[in-house]
Amino acid sequence: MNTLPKPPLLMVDVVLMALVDGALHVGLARRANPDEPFFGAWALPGGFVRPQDDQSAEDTARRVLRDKAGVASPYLEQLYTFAGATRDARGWSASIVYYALVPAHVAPPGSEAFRWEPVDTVRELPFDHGRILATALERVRSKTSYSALPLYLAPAEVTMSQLRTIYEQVLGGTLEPRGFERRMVEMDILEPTGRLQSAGGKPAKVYRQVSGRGSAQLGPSLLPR
Amino acid sequence: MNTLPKPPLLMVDVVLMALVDGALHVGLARRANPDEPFFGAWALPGGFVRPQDDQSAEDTARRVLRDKAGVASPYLEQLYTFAGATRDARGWSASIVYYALVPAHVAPPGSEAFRWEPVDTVRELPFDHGRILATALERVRSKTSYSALPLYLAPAEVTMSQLRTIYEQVLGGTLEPRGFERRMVEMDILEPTGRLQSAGGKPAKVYRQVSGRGSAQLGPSLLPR
DNA sequence: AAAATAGTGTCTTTCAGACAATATTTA
DNA sequence: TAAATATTGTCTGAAAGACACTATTTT
Repeated sequence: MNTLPKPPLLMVDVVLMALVDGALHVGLARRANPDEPFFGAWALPGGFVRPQDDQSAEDTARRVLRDKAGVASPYLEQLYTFAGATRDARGWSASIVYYALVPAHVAPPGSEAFRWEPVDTVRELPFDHGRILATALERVRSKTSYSALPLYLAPAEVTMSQLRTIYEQVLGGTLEPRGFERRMVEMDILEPTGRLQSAGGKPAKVYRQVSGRGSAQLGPSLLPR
Repeated sequence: MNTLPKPPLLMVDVVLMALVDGALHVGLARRANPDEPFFGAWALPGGFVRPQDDQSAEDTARRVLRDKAGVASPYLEQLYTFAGATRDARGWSASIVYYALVPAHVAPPGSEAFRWEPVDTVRELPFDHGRILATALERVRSKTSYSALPLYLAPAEVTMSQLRTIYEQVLGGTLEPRGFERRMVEMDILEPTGRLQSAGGKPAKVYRQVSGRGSAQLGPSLLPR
């Protein structure tokens, strides 16, 4: 008898990140299908591409986020595609992985099916999700070091020191207030609201995000300026 | 009657680049299968993942390069995955795209089935290969501006001005000899052979590539140094 | 007034760009 | 010797880092 060659599996997984209680967390979904591997375990939210429902892989990512995390319209960017014969016991598989950032006030609460875990103390994850998370962290930290990416983790209005704290949480270190302010101004991503906001000392200027500038960045360095 | 839902197609395409006659070229393969779209047209070399033959997507990329371009062991890096319902007339498809760099002396000659085309004057390509090529160029130029990536386009031994010319060809512009030399030294990717090599004027120092350092890079700029 | 927090001034060092000057070949 | 090519010296301005100082609030 002749076994039919199985086609490779095609899925999308999403590394969803937000600042919860001020620290960077990743969103995990409980695997809910008894017929699939790791039933009941906490894993990155993911799902198979549905050619009928999804026009693109990004559509799949948005559907997964909506269904498994209850998140509506996050910042979404393709990270990498993890593929091979051994990463999923069901056979050859490819997972197109996206990462997503949402501001704290939009982060959904935990539930039976969804929870937030601090990125630095996540326990063992199923499949190759540990490696995927590490890759996502690397990317987010790298982009944070030369762009305005962390704005997607921030509310629409922030003070300089709030934003600096967000950068520090993502990077894991402290930043010079003076230099930080200079670079933010240089990237042209914030405009003053004119209002002030106090947090127990001198009130801070409140800035509004200039819309859609979260990926503004500083120029590279080898090219002549 | 009930149409069976077709699974999505999974393929790998490769943007192969080399310096031919000193200018950056991309390798194109003639589409050889009469049963497939764009039969006879010149396109990026690609092929379906073969779960039986390939352990990983990178394996598929290497197989494609070997079979369609006759290239053995190039620098290979995943670029992006292009996926969606409309990019291939046969149905929902995902192409995991890699880009590859080879030094000029390893670049295979043209044939009935393979040819080199200058990256800036490539005619219309089938599928979304035009967009894929543009994305690859963007990535290579971006990495070139802060890393030693172009070493993979160079022979094992080079002079400073040869290497500078390579960078200039990739970036499309001229670079200051002084600053260029400083940055190369800083990246610690070359060691002197002690030999000299003349090209009609003062002989240049010949350097040897420090193995496996083609992706050495300068640090980012937002982080404290 | 003291503590807390925010924001600014500015000195110093480092780095990038520019380009002149020097060096060593071939024609 | 002139032309070609390579390499180095160094001046200048801009940017980054460090940090002290000023400002404005709450307690």
